[in-house]
Amino acid sequence: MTENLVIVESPAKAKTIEKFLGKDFTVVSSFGHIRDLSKNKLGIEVDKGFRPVYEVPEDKKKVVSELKKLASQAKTVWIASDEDREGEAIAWHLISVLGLDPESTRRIVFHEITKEAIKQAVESPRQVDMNLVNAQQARRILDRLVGFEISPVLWKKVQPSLSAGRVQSVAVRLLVDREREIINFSSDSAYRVTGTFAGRNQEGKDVVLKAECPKKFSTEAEARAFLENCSGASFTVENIVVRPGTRSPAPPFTTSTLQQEAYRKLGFSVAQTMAVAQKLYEAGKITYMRTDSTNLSALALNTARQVVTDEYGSKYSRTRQFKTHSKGAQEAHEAIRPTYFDKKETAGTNNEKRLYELIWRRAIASQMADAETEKTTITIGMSSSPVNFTATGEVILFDGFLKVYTESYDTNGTDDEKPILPRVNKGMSLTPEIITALQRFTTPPPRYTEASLVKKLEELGIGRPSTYAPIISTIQSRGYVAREDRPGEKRIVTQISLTKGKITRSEKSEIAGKEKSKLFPKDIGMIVNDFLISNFPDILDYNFTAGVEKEFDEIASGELVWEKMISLFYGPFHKSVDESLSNKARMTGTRQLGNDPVTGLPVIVKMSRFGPVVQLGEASPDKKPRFANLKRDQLLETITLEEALTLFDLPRTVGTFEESEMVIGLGKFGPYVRHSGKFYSLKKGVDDPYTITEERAKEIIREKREGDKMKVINEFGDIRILNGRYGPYITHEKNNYRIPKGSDPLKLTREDCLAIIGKGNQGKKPKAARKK
DNA sequence: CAGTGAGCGAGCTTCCGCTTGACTT
Repeated sequence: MTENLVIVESPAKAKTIEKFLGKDFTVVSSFGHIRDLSKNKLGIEVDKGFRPVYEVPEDKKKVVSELKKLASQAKTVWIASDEDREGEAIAWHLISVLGLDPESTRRIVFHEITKEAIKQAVESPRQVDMNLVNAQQARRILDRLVGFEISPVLWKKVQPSLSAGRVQSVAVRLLVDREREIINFSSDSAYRVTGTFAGRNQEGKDVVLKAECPKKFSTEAEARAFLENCSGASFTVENIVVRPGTRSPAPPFTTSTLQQEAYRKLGFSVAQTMAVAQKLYEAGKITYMRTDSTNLSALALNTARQVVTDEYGSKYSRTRQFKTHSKGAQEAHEAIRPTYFDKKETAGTNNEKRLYELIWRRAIASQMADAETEKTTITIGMSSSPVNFTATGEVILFDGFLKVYTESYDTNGTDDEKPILPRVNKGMSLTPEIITALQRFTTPPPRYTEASLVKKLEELGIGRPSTYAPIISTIQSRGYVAREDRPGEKRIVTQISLTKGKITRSEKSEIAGKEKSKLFPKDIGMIVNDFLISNFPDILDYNFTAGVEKEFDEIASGELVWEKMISLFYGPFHKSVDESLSNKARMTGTRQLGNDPVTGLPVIVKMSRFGPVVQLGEASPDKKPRFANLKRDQLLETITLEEALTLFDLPRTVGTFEESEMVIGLGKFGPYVRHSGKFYSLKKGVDDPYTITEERAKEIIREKREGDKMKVINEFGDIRILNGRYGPYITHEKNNYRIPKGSDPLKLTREDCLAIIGKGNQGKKPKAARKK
């Protein structure tokens, strides 16, 4: 019989705590929530004061029955779920599901997993805080009402299987709003003037100085006039300002900042970051990875100080505690940090190593001294104009935390690197070697990446560390948004240069609008977004969550009764649901683009059952209109008549090959060439079906034939050895068999194959039988 | 492997937040 049973949320945590508590304590895990509103029904009795109907989900029944057994055998049950709203609710559900006595069950909390903190927690047990539990219930019920009442409206008015929710719908709105800003953005250009100056300083040394003119010239003529003015002018160093500065390290990682930096520095998606972090956590290498706190335990601060001092010297050490300032933070955990600071590296996969090192560096740097810098600004005056040139440079006098870690930022192509400036003197005269005016276009606001969307959501207090990755995945799996690349477009910029008194003009080309792994809203996301904004403006408001969070806090502190809060919300909300069902027609995003100049038929774009289409002509009983799908990078909202009409260019004949026509088409699996009854896929990213040439089409057919030839390694009648995607394999009577490691597929005989087939069958059958 | 695009109606979809495996490939 167990004396004491301690229940925590995570099994990895249970393992660690058990070590600290000793023999009299058994520590087990609930694996998060053990009970929830019923899965397929609303699970709320609205007319009975919003009474929630809870169920133990199928995949939690085993855990629950084990916990029940253990709890019945224990003398005292301690519930050590997290110290936040959700943790308190877990504690309450545990007491109720396991049939525990609320009086004698001990609720304990610890903020950090250290012996001291755990001992302290055990010494000060309390009871479950029902106000906090009610705040969680209100949160849960509100989310269920919003999600389960609005989603069915979308099924009726837009498309089946869509979804809406307090969090996901606002996330989509952020992307749609941003996309429209980009659509409506009109790029402007101005000329930015830079110069390279030479001179000799007091020490007699020749120096070269690059400087920029703070004034921008809006037209080419103005820029040219300025350069003409520069020609023949004399330049002198007018002023030198040296300003000391400091830079401080960023706080240790939270879930959100870890996702951002892992994306920027390692190129991880948010899901990938969480999966790798989970592995590190389970192996006991890092603290818990779903946290909104930048707090470090006293123990962590001490060991970090030790490591910094040992590794870099005491001059580099500075112990800091960071305040968490993110909205709605509940701080049930520590910041993300290495469990043992003295381990700079870790074993594991390459990605585990890289993420661990990032976490180590960030946490260690947070306990290091400020960097000391010296910023120098040199002003260069010219005789013929009041306009100046300035050169700024930065020298790092003491690197401090920069020795281990520099935070990255989302930049929009502008590099702000500060060079080290040469020594110059006030009054020194300078000769311009070259002065250049380069046309610079303004750029639209940037599209979100997965990580920058998480950052924005966190700023708005929307979503929790445990849900950032799932939110990003949900809005993509619903088809609202997609992570895509864009090649960008070439544009011509003008450059005028002044060298040796002569002005030359040249044109350069640059790529604008190139995107890599950005989140793009899709048509269905925009349609749903517009529908929701017009029908449920309050819920789509960026501040909706912040508002209800305030009310949840009031419930938690006992100032507000949860049923009252929900009831006040539900009245007008449910009315909007009814109105949206009765009043509004289906949303299809239809746009009339005009008429086809050839046939005179109307051209419209709209959302069809299978995605966005362009339609040529009206549907009538005797005539079906023509349809074509929009391309991946086109939007219903922005496509033009001309662009839409070219979509009807497929299928088209590009020429003949071996006396048969080659037809380019767009099928279920992408663009193809059809030739004497066979299909040949075009190469993704290489071939454009609208412009592909006859020659290239022939090449694709030949390549495919060549590849097919390579496919067959050997043939023994009904047994064939083929080259597949995963390497060579044997095929026989529609079954495929792996070739054992170490054997050369070229040398296999028919007998060898038969042997493999015999073995393969035995190994396969039980596997196939398991499948239902 | 190589497109669908209508309408009817049954039965399904759906939220957010806390946790990991159990499944394929």
